[in-house]
Amino acid sequence: MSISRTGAAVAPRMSLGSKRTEPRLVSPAGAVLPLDTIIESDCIAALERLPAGSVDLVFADPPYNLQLGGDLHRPDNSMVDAVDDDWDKFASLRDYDDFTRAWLAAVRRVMKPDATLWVIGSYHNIFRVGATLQDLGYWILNDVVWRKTNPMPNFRGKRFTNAHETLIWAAREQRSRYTFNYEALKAGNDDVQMRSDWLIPLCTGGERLKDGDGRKAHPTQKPEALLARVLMAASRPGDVVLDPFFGSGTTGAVAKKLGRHFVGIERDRDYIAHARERIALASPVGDADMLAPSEKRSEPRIPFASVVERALLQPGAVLTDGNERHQARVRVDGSIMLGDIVGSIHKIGALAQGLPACNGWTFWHYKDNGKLRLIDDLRAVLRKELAAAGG
Amino acid sequence: MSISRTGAAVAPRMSLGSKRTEPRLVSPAGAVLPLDTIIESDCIAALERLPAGSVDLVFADPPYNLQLGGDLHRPDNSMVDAVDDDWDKFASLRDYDDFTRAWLAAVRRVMKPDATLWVIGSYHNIFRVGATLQDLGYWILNDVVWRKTNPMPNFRGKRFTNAHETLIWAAREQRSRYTFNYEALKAGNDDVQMRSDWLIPLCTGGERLKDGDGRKAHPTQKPEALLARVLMAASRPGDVVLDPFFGSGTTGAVAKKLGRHFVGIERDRDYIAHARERIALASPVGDADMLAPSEKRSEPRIPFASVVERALLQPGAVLTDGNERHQARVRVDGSIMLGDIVGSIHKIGALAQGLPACNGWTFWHYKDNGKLRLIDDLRAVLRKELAAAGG
DNA sequence: ACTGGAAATGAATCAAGGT
DNA sequence: AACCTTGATTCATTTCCAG
Repeated sequence: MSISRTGAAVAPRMSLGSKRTEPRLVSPAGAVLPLDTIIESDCIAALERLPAGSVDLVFADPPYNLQLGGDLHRPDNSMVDAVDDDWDKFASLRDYDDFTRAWLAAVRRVMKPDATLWVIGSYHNIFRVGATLQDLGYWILNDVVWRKTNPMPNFRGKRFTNAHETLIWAAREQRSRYTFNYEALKAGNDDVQMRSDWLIPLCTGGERLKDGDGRKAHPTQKPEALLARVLMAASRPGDVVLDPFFGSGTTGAVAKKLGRHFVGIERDRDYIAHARERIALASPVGDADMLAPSEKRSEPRIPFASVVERALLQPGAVLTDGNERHQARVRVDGSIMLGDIVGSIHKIGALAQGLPACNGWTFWHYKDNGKLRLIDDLRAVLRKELAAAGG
Repeated sequence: MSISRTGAAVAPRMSLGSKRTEPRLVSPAGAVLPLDTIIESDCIAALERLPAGSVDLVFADPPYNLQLGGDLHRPDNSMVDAVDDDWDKFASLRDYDDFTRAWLAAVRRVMKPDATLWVIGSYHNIFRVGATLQDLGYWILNDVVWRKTNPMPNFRGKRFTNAHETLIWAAREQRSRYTFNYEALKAGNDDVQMRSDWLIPLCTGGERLKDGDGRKAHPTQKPEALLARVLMAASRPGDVVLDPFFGSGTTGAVAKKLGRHFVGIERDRDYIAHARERIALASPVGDADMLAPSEKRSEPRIPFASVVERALLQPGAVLTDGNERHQARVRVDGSIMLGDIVGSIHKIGALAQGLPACNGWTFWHYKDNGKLRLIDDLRAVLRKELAAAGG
């Protein structure tokens, strides 16, 4: 085992308003870092046994505290297999905050001075996590958005499709000289800087671990592409990556593939068994192999509403088909109106032609200085503008 | 001035660990809501003068420069005298939290029970805002990511390009029955649900307000397309939209264009002057037909018993599912019978399929000249009649 | 073996109205 | 306030199964 640079143990600052006793500041003399190992233990107890200032990178996927109500059914009446595990349940926001403060403080002690931390979460918990880590003296470098290509829809039509999760990237302290592989990321991103919004599919298919009955082995397994992006960005070969909520072991599998060491902490024996097997099967690969396939390039969907929002067409503007036989008017919400019937450009286009379906973008025209132009031309204008941002 | 529905003032919950006195819960008797007006005042002082339960929607773009001490509401100056950088940082975090709690609580008092709040921020402040609003009893509905097509690059190459900002959308309380124009958003988005990640350019070019010297009039002017998306999603024509940090007046300009009322609060006279001029130039969408949010027509409720009463189906008639696997018979009272079990079309439909619920209208069929038809078609017949009668 | 359609599924704070 | 009834609601992708 080699630890290139061990920082002094630094006292975690009192968090604002906290009255709890802080975790022990010194680790047992002679504590060692068990490399490429999963520690079966409660997260905080295990952290307190690890040597101070010993890891280069932390990736943490803590419980989200979802607070789900009753069952949720799809429109076809099938039931959504929700996260109903005990480990995600907390009695109150305050309990969740106490838990968050405890593990973040314990993790911080174990980090080298120049180490960074990644935490992933959703709106249920990420604000509490972010505020707490600021309180503890971490220094936020970026928040990063994992945009899902294939999120679960909102079945009731009561909210926006919850299509992303948030990662916080933070240094141990403001003056940390952290690792950021700027050039490598840029080279793997068509030679432009890597942005803070990442488009990556959910973990499904062969990558998703299954138990004996074909059910998912872990409810919230993260895609390897996500971890690969994280490790490629903020660690170097040979670094030690700590994951205090190891779960199905994605961090360990990707660390092994990319030539990093891992230390995992996990309480659940079933998860550990799956993770061990999975990591044993993983074989080291070149960096480029992991980076390349992650980003999915496809034509972004442009809402017709954006054409109106961006004032390329005014509300009330007249749309016609190529022969000007049908005439509809543009509404502020991006629907159009034919007679007194309101609907999308596609639905109304189909209706006008008496067809079951229609691509409104290539059916409807607008007048530009007396000349008839396809609204698809306006989409092209927006696409060009948006292209740099990726899907 | 018309306020369609005024809710009772509800005491904000004590925030976790807060020792501050809460803002007054009752507004001055006879307080009025000055519609389509900018109030020149400190944010919190102005909010406390507005009537409780009076606005439908709030959009807030709070300051997040922690060094702007003047922008912060300091209830307690006892612990300044900072020497240590860290101490200073924590003192300012605490001040920022106090300020955030104060304005969020004051806003909450002014909201109608079913109103929602939007707050925009970056990683510097959004975690503190999000945690605080949860503490105050707001119920988060979504976090929304504004992806910028043209963000400022990271010049030093030390971080990811900060290419997004985060909006939090929250209801005043968990059980609020808030406005969400689901159908309108879907119609303007190629007939698929609107996601939580929005791709919108920065405010530049002609839209960007300039002062006499050609410099930008406001440092963080938000694009109108962003506000348009927000107002179209979560408000209705005629609603009152409050912006407690009015700035350059984007909220007011878009509200006017989209037929919503606004109330703005702003302290800076220059900003107010720019905003007034800008809003005066904005022209509302004149045609109400272009403005009303698309809806799936909310149709009158028809009891199945009416179908029998009107003899569209005879008592004893046979109903089947689409595959004719299940068979039930119509009873005089509008219930149906499967085997010897009697119940509503919904209950029996669910029972037949072994499902927890079922919409009987779209499950059961009848035979019309040997052809299977949905009983929903019969409902449509009655609805059409009802509409003709002016029902 | 190949193909086309049906079925399954993913961190979800997912109803409204009347009695 | 609690309970019951009615009936509105899904996208991208993979896997399964029938032909």
